[in-house]
Parts: sequence; structure tokens; C-alpha cells
Amino acid sequence: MGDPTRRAALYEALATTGKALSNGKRLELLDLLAQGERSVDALAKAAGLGLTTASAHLQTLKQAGLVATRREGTRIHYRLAGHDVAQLFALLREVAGVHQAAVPAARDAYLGAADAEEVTHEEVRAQVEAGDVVVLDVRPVEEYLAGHIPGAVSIPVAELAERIGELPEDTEIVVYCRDSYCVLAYDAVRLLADHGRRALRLNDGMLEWRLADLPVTTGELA
Amino acid sequence: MGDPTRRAALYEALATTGKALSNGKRLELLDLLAQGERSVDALAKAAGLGLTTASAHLQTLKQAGLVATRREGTRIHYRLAGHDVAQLFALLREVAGVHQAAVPAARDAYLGAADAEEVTHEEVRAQVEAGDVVVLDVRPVEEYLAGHIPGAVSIPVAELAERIGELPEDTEIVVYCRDSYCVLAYDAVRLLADHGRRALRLNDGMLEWRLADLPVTTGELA
DNA sequence: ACAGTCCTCCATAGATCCGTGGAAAAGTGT
DNA sequence: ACACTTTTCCACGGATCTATGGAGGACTGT
Repeated sequence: MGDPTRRAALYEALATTGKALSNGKRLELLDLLAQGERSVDALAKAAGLGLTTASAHLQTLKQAGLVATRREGTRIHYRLAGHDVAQLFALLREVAGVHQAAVPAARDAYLGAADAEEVTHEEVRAQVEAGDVVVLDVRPVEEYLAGHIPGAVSIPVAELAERIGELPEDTEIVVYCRDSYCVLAYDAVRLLADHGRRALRLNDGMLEWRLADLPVTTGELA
Repeated sequence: MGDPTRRAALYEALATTGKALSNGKRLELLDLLAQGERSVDALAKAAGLGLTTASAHLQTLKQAGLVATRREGTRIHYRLAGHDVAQLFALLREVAGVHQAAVPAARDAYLGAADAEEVTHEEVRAQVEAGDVVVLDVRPVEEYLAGHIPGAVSIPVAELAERIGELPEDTEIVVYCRDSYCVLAYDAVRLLADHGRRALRLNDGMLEWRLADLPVTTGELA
């Protein structure tokens, strides 16, 4: 009727995957990896971690099977082990947001007031084809190269102030970044508005775009 | 450009939900709760935990917002906080099963060899309507009452040997229990086969049935 | 071979988590 | 009020997790 020891072993094995999701830094790493593969020290810098700490967290994720690695010379690139991992991460965030009051609070404190208009990706796809809007990707260039919305222009938010002239003057701009919790698009929309441009924010980012199985362009920097 | 302290706080808040999933006993409790609400000591007994330990784990789950409570006299009933929680649990298990070799191994060790035939719920729905098969629910009665497949007969696996006469002789029997990792249906199919009955196992259980938004009957013990 | 780069492994100290028992809280029935 | 049931709270020892710095491994280029 089901050996209790084996039953415990099964749940314990499942808990290994849960443990991988039980640390804020590891979730941050997963969030970064959802944008594309990266080397250990790129991840460490992006997440503000010591190199050895980042390495240890990545080992934990790898042991749980959530990430995979690829060696290139002396460098090791980590990536998500699959589509389903991004899905799990996204669902975790959604559940946390719905059932835990602290999450929306922390989200708002981090992203700032969501005063700007939002659009969904369904709306955007039609407008892009009609040429009514420009889609702007404000993530770091390496993430853009690893995959972006077809037709999107890349201007990392750090360079946006000086490169604002590259954007057409009288066209609406739709900004996106990593996902619905990513601060870059919020900042970019505020900056564009300060310069008198009409800017909207896509209500989610590349993570959700990929999960919806929409087309993705890789490489190709204009 | 995104205060690192606030960013860390956001990921830390998400990690609270992850932590709730990082312990085998808590996952077992969630699995039980996916079948319907239960009191603390019913859960403690079912999971083989001390009462205070079970209570502490349930507090953790509650703080992460994954479960909710209802008071009835001196007794407190816990239940999943929503559909999405069951979904998260199911996805966690799926991801763990795909990306972590130890999980299928532990699963097989626990459930026993999957020698019996399986059927999907799509196949079953048609056959039930045609009256070609009997659907048998082998979970404890309280779980049957909390929700079962329409038309299913309830015989808990513990009583199956003595009550086998209640099942029609020349009809195929489709057995199901909690979910695809539940041992009860495996045991029941073996027992029925030993008694010369034609028995199949539904390849998943009540959890997946609910997630697929299929109709559920509550109460109504024949 | 050798120096240099990038990453992993190891040891350590501090923090957090887990299971256990005893006491306290909340509610019911007499 | 009092006895009784059910659950939560608290304190404590043992186990596990996390960050850090130093040593060691893997690979490249000269």
C-alpha cells in the first residue's frame, strides 16, 4: 500500500526543485537567464553577487535540472533547461503576486507608480504590421541579440537619453523589456515622456512573449 | 534605475512562495489538500507527521498564501487558496520529472512497475457516456465526497478486496485516484487483476481532472 | 611550459530551518 | 465554571543553507 519511506523519497526529490526556487538570488538568476544564456561572471555582476556565490547558486539550479551549461573556451554559459522552466518561474511569480500581499507592494516600490499607459502584445502585433508604431527594446544589447520581437529597435535604456534622436518624431513608441516585473521599460517610458515623446509600455516583456510562442528574431543589430 | 535594495526585496518576497515549496512534507500536504479541505490532525495523520510539526508547516504554507483556512467549532480546515496553486504544484512536479533524473526513479520505486494499461481522460469520457465502462474512485471516502468524476463509484482501496462483488462482472473497470503520482490506483488495478477483473488505470487523477476544468460532482455517496 | 582567465571546490562562521515536547489559546458541552 | 478537544505558540538542540576567501582545475595564447 505504498512504502512510507519511498513516498517520502519521492516528495523529497520534488522538493529539490522547490529548494532551487526558495532563494531570492536564485530567482533573480533565473529571471536573467530567461532572457538568454550568460556566463557566470556576467550573471554575478548583473545580480550583484560574488563570483563564488553566483557559481554556487548556479550549481544548485543545475542540480535541480533547471539550467544547463555550455562551455566555450574558458567560459561557461548557463541557460534555462527548457521552456517549461520559464513557465514554472512565471507561474510562481503569478501565484505569489495573487496570494501574497507583500509581492504587489514590493513590485510597486521597485517599479515605481504604473502611471504610463499599457498595451497588450495582441494590440501591438497588429499595429506593428500596419507600421503605426515603433517597438523599442531597452534591454542590454546582449539580451536583444539573444532574441527580440521581430522589427524591434534596440536602444539600451542606459543609452536612451543620448540616442533619442534615432527614434522617429511623430510615431508612437511601444517600449518593452524583460518581463512584466522589469524596471527598464518603466524608466524608459518616463524618460521618453520627459522628452515629449508619446510612449506606451508593453504590459509584459520578452519572457511572456516567448511563453506565448510568438515569433522571435535573434542576432541582427541594425 | 531600479534601487538594488528594493529589487532584492521583490525577489525575496517571491522566494517566500518558493520556500513554501522547498520541503517534501509541505509538498505532501499540498498534494493532500489538492483533493479537498481537511483538518490539521487529519492532515498530520495522512502525512505521518507530528501534530505540531504539521501545524507549523501549514502556517508556512498559509503565510506564503498557498492555503486558506476555515474554522468549524474547535476544528480548523485547511484548503488550497486557489486553482492556480494546484496548477503550480502540478507544474513543479512536471518540471521536476522532466529535468531531474531522480524523480522518475523515485516515482517508479514508489508506485511499482507501471505494467497495467493506461487510458487518458479524453478516452474515458466518451466510454462513460456510452456505458461501456465503470469508473472507480479508490480514494478515501472523504476525498470522494469533496469531489469526484461524475458517475464514478466509490470504493476505497482499503475496502476493495471485500467489496469487489459490488462491481459488475463483465464490464471494464477504469480506476483513478488523486493524481498521476498516486499509488492507490496502481494497487487497486493489481488487486482487481488478481481477482480476474479487467481493470485499467486512468493515467492521471482528480488533480489533473480539475485542472482540465472537467465537471466535478460533490457529495452523493451511492 | 608558463602566465593569465574563468570557473569550481573546499573550509568556515553565521543565519535559518526542522522536529519535538510543554504550555497557552480558542471553542464546545455540561 | 470546569473539563475536554483541537490547534497554535514557544523554546531548544541538531541539521541545513548562505556568503566569503583561498586553493585548485580547465582552457587559451604565447
